Amino acid sequence: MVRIAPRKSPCQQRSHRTVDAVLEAAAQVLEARGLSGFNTNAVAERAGVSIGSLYQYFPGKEALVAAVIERHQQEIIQLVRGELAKVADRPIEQGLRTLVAAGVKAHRLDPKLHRVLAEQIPRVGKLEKVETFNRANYALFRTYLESHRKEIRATDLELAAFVCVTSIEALTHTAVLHHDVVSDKATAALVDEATRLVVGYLTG
Amino acid sequence: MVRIAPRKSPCQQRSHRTVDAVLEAAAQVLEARGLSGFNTNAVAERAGVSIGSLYQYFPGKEALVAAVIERHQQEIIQLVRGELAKVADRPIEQGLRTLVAAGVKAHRLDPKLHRVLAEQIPRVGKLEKVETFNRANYALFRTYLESHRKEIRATDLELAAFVCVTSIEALTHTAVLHHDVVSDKATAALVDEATRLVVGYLTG
Amino acid sequence: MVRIAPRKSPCQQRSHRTVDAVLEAAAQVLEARGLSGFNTNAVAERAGVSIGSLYQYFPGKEALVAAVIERHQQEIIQLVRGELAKVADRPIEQGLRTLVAAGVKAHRLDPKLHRVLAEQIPRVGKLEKVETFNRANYALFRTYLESHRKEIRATDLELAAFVCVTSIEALTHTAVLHHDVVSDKATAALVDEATRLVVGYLTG
Amino acid sequence: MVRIAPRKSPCQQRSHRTVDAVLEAAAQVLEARGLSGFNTNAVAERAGVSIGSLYQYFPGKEALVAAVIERHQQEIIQLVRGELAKVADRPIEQGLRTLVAAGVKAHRLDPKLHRVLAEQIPRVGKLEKVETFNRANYALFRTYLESHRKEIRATDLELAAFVCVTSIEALTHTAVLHHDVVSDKATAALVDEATRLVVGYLTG
DNA sequence: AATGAATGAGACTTCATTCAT
DNA sequence: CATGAATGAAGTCTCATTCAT
Repeated sequence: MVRIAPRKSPCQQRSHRTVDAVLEAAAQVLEARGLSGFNTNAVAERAGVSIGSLYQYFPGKEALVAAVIERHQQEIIQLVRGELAKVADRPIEQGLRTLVAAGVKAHRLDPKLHRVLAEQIPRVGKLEKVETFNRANYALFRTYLESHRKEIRATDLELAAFVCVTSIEALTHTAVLHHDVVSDKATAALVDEATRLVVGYLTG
Repeated sequence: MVRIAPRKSPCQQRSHRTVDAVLEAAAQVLEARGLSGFNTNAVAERAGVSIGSLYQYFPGKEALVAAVIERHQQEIIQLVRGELAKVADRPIEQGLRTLVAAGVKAHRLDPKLHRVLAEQIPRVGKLEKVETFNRANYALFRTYLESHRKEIRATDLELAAFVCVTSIEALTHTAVLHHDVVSDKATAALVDEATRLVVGYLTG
Repeated sequence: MVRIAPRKSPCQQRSHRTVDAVLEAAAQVLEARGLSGFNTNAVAERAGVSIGSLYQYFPGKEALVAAVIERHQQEIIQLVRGELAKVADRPIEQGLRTLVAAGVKAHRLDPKLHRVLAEQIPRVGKLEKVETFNRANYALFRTYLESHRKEIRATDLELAAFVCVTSIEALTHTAVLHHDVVSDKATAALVDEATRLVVGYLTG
Repeated sequence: MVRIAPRKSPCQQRSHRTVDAVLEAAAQVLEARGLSGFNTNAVAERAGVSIGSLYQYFPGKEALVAAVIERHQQEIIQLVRGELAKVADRPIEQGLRTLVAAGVKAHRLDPKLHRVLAEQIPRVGKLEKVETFNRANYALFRTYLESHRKEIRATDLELAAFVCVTSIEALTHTAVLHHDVVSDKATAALVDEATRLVVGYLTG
């Protein structure tokens, strides 16, 4: 069995630095070489730490990947939650626009890493974190919809949330990571379209 | 550098059988063990072929994966093209509905394999086939839209095609592979929603 | 789980040589460095074979040790069986003397290896071969006793066999391996004593 | 070179506690995981002591094992010496019976540990303690025999002692550790047989 | 004295690929 | 063409030991 839980928590200053360095190095290696090129030796080397130290805090390769995912997802969740809070009481169109924009921002936090995590991490087996994360994201949106039920025509909120989250995620992901949408103008156009897509769907 | 093009074309019957067996075995191993468990020895063994023979027809592991992708994509393209042809002259709503349904069918051709290909194959590097494929799919849809331009309000067909293809793909993929949408009823609901999403977007 | 069964049987000439070389090297390394110094790299190197080849025929370190044990035990069983056959019909005293002498011979087939196998191989877990072997040896003797029941006073043959086999094994083992009984004279004395011990016990 | 002698003698109370804890933990780890699973980190952890402290008192892994052996052997020697003292002046048959019974008791002091020590500790190299121990045991018996010379027919006491000690040790060891002789009845039968074996040998 | 973070040699094993038969 | 034995680079992980704090 492959363990994923961290091995031990650092309780000295020094080790905190080690853990951080390893985690940062892991993210970099993942970005630079993808999952198939990801290996503990490379991580340890880039972290400037002995391979032994790495294993003192992470029981194996998978745990390392899991920790990187965890860290990245926390950042995204924070971001989305923050944006959503700002527009909780505004009309739904503005809320959706904000949400779409947040999706774009999230994909730009660390685009390369995001891409690797999104595309190369098996969503089955030990690394179901990705799933869990999506569910968190999804719940967030579901709650938002419920508090705006009056503005919506759809009856099955469950289904509606699924359609919207999946579409927004796919659009922002593909646009940012595959089509390199970077210019402000192109971004604005994308946000417009995506917003129109879901607003029409929910209210039309 | 890693070569991806098939090494030589089989010109005898026997060779054909070998190539087919290897390809089929490769798909099975990919399904059963994922990309990380995919290895040439296992493929050769399952194909009932010596590892040497495998290398006669495929210059390496990546070429094998590429060939599996190629084969799977051809099947999908065939399917989508066929469905699309049936509704070329019908009103756009019916066309879109058919397209969405085709997306569901495509994901059901070989769900496990599809999932592995979609989730575990790096879309960068040598294996950009996945990209190429998406583009083919996208071009097909773009052409369809052009021939129905009058029914559409959108002006930027490029953008519209991107939004529709990306959304439909994401919805059908997630529904079929992650949420195990199998019942006829659930499938119908999904198709309804997705159709409504894009029809509203294009015509609303 | 640790596998012990050989991985595959060689079916070409070349590979037979490889397997033999590996096995022989394994025995030598075991002799020279003991179980704790026994490692697959050393075995491969001494065998003049790549580490990969070793793993083609043995699934791991333990399987290698098991194979060495197996080989050594076969030799011993052959020897004891042969000696016993010669004296099947003779009076028990002569039989026992022969058996004791066979024990000495067995320990001299390859004393260093025997010592390592006897002293350093855990008798629990995967490597229970040693146990199994002892049982084989024991059964052989038990049968012998039964066919000479009339000459024996003991009623519980089970118990008697246990006492004799255990004592003879311990005496010859300790004498040959720990006390370096090498001279013919010392050996003869030992055989005399051990014979006297068990004969007295069985018939006295 | 590997040192085996304890590094320094604890001269404070606290140190004593540490040493004891480490020693006890070492024995437990040895029991639980065998020699191959025995490692200093595990010992330190189980002892609730830092690895650094362990190395303050023991120069290395081997020293630890040696100390465990030492402790266990002292217990056994005490036991045997005590039993022997009780029957110093009794007829030899009773003395031998007591000795055999003492052997059984010795193997039951801590059967698992005894088994590991007996079976997995190389009797060569640094850890010759086992040898030394046997010699102590043997000397004890030799002395006993000399003081009962009149009751014995054997002329070579050296040889006779070897035969008896080796046989008794082997019988009690195998019975207790391999055949799980635990019931009082079975134990009595074993003691009877072993006593008969050596009494017959020495006096017959 | 005690701590425990850090080290890194070394062991095990896999698998892509070659090449003699 | 087919075979499959052989190769060895590369990766995972453990654990005895040191040393700064």
